[in-house]
Formats: sequence, structure tokens, C-alpha cells
Amino acid sequence: MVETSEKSTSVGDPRRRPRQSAEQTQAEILDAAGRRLAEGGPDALRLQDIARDVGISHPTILHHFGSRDGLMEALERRATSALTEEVGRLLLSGRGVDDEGGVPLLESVGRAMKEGGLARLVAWWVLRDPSAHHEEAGKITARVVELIRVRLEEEQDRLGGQPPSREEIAFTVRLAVLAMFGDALIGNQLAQAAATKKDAESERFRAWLGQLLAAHLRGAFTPPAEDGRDPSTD
Amino acid sequence: MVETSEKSTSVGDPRRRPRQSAEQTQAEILDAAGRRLAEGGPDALRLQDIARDVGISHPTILHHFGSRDGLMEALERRATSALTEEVGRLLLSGRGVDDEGGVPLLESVGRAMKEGGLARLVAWWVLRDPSAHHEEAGKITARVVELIRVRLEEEQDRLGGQPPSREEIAFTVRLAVLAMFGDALIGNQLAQAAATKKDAESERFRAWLGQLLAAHLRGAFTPPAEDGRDPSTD
DNA sequence: TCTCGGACTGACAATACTGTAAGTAAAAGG
DNA sequence: CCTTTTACTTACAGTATTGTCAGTCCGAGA
Repeated sequence: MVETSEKSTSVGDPRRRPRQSAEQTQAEILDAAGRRLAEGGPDALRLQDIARDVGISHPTILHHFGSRDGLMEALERRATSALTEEVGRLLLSGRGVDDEGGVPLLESVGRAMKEGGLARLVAWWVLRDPSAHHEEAGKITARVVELIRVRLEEEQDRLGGQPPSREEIAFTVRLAVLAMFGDALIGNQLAQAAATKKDAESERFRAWLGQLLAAHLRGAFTPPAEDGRDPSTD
Repeated sequence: MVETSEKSTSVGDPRRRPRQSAEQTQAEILDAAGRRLAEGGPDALRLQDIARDVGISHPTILHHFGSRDGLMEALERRATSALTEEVGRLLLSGRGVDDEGGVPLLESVGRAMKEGGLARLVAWWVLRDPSAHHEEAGKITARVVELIRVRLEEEQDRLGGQPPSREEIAFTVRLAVLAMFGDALIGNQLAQAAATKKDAESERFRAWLGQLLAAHLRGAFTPPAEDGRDPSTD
């Protein structure tokens, strides 16, 4: 109570955050917000909490993002563009559908949905406004469908047989995305394993799904292997 | 402004709702809440709004359900028990997996998820508390798995061959549930049809999935028919 | 060195929502 | 007919949260 007559935040106040670049702070805010969203629900996404996590005051967030919605939009933009990039990279590097039954792509999407918190983010977004639609979602899937189609046609040249129709591929991709999305959100609710083994069950499910979808797209059913893995590739 | 000196809510006040049975009012509240939840998001689930829809004051809701959370729980209980009953009925009536490739069961779950708003409700629950888990979800799926297993064994006696393992069936059911759940939430985002045809695309997807899953469980892949329907049954 | 933009802050305004309290009236039951 | 219960209401308390405002301090450029 020594200086109550004067302002307490004078020159050398240690509580004041040293000035950073706008990008640095924005990134930190988005990180903290993402963490909050992944752990708690949308209710856990409070400006004050995020600000405390980062070590700033909550008006700073408003300064950078304009509003709470602005923050949400930025969060979504960052998440989807990260996914888009990764999917694009996987597809172009040729590890999309082939070896091990399309698992790499499923893995990537599944991880983004679950660990990356994309599923929760999208779900929250959709819950808030059911009529809103995401440009990106349609674009990414359309791109995946097209690239798979091309790849399958090449393969059919080698293996012979009938390539599946575009709608067939589209439905398959849709199924994969829905499964990964749903698994991220309610996979644990459906798993029948003990609490500690639920993640393992989820992974086995993912592998199983990869085989199922790849087999389906090839137009021939391969019975599930006992240990789920075929080391003959490579 | 005639009677401001006296209480305005005297004997014959027409604004006062005629006294109803508790069950009647509770049902109306749940209906209204369900509608709100289906249209808007969780943010749209405000006591005042629901009260206005029903034509009561908001403390009446608290009187009946104790708290906002109490209302949510009641809503969830009603939705899941309705689904449980319908699934049970379908399975016992024998229209679970067979004719037309398991479509009736998929239809039922899909409808509950989408039109019934179950998907949104569950998503909201899970978002709010990721660690919470639903007793019912596990129970229903386990029951479906078991009944399908029995049914498939009967069928295999007729048709010969190897019945799929329990895990195989469990994964298939899991896939179905996840797909219906995801489709209810983000199906429209993924659909590539024009806005007016998205529901039709969703239905075709559902039928397609039914055939895929049934074929998979039978252990033999049947190539997708051109018009998607086989009239040879019945 | 002076000035200006902008990162950042504390204090406050505005709003909105859940839940409580106290009371009214209608049904239920003796 | 009188009492008790309970469906229902108005008014209000309490609280939490977003957003505004005026101002501080730092760095960059004239």
C-alpha cells in the first residue's frame, strides 16, 4: 500500500509482458485456445482463461482477433489449412491409397481429427450453426476423390478389371472421413475394451477400416488377416 | 396503466397458463428443448427461450427439472431410450441385417441421429465433457453386435462358410454407428451435390453403406449394382 | 531526438443467463 | 369446507463474460 496515490504500473513493472511480435503472440493465443478446446468443451474457451494461459490480459486477444468469433475463425482456418497441406503432401507423395491399404491417409486425417482437435472444432462449429458450411471440407474431399480416381485408373491398367465409378469413390472417401470424425468424438463411448486399451482399439479399428476400404475400392474383398498386417509390400 | 396500484396477476388473468399435469408440461418442455437443440446449437438452449416456446415462465422449467443440467439429462435419457427401444424392436422383429442389406437398422439409427437430433445432443455432451461416457451407447452397440452374431451363425448354417469373428462384427457395427453419427453432423458439409439434393445424396450414401456392410459381413464382396437395389428378395 | 503506430494493460460498461424467494391459485384429499 | 400439495408466476439476486476506453510503454522511422 505504499504507492496507492500513484499508478502501480509504472516503468519497470515485472508483470507487464515484454513486447512481442504480433505473429508470435497470435500463435501463442491460438495454441492455448486449441489446447483449451481439446480438453474442455466450447464452454472452456473463455477469453480470460486463454489470456491467463498465455500470460496476457484478455483485451489483448480482442486487440489481435477483434472478437471471440474472430478468434474461433482464425483457429479453424489454421486447423483446416494444416490438414489440407498434410493431405496434399501425402497424396502427391504417392502414399495415399496403396501400400497397407490406404492407412497413411487415414492415419493423417484421423490424427488431425483426434489429437489435432479438428473434430471437436468442426463439431462445435456445426453445432453452433447447422446451416453454415465449410468451403474447405468439400474442396479437400473432392481433391482426394479425384486423386484416388486417377491413381486407381493407373493401377487398373496394370492389374486389369473395372475401375470403380466416381460416386463409388466419393462415397468411400465420405465414409472414411465420417468414420474418423466420429471416432475422434465418440470412439471412446463405443469402444468395448477396458479404459486403458481404448486407444489401442481405436487404432486397430483404423487399420481394419483402411483394409476394408482399400479392398472395396479394388473391387475385390480380401478376408481380414489374423494379425491385421501384410508385410509382403515393399 | 389502469391497475398499476394493484397486482396485475389477479384471479382471471388470461396470461396464466391453466394448470396441467406434470408429465404433460414436462413433455412439452422436452419437445421444445429438442427442437431448439436441433435448430440452433447448444447456445440456443436457453431456459427463457424454451419457456417462451411452451408458453410458461422459465422458473417453471427449473421447478420441473431442477436445473439446466437436469433438463439436458432428461433430454438425453428420453432420446437414447427411444432409440434403444426402436433398435430392440427392429432386431427382434428380424429386420436387422437381412433383406436389402441391413438397411432398416441403418435407417432407424440414421433417422434418430439426424431428424431426432440425437447426434447433436450426443455431440454437445461429448464436447462439454470429453471424459464423460454414456452407459447406453456401449450397451446398445454390444447388444446389436450380439444379435447380429447369432443371426449370422444361423445364416451360415444355411449358406455354409465361415462366420466373421466377434471383433469383425463389432468393428462393422462401430463403423455403421460412426458413419450415421458423422453424417448427421457434417454430412451436408461433405456432400458434393447441389444444396437441394444433399438429402438425397445422404440417403443414397446410407443405402450404399448398408450394402457394403452387409456384403462385408457375409464375407463376400458383391459389386455395386447400377441402380443400387435388388428386388429378388421377398 | 522526436513522433507515431501498435502491443499491451486495468478499470469499467453492458448484457445476459441461471437460479432463488415469496407468493398465488388450482387440484387433491380428508 | 378446510388443509396440503404443487404447478406456476413475478421480481430479483448473483455472477460470469464479452467488449470498450483511455492510457502506458516500446520500437521504428523521419
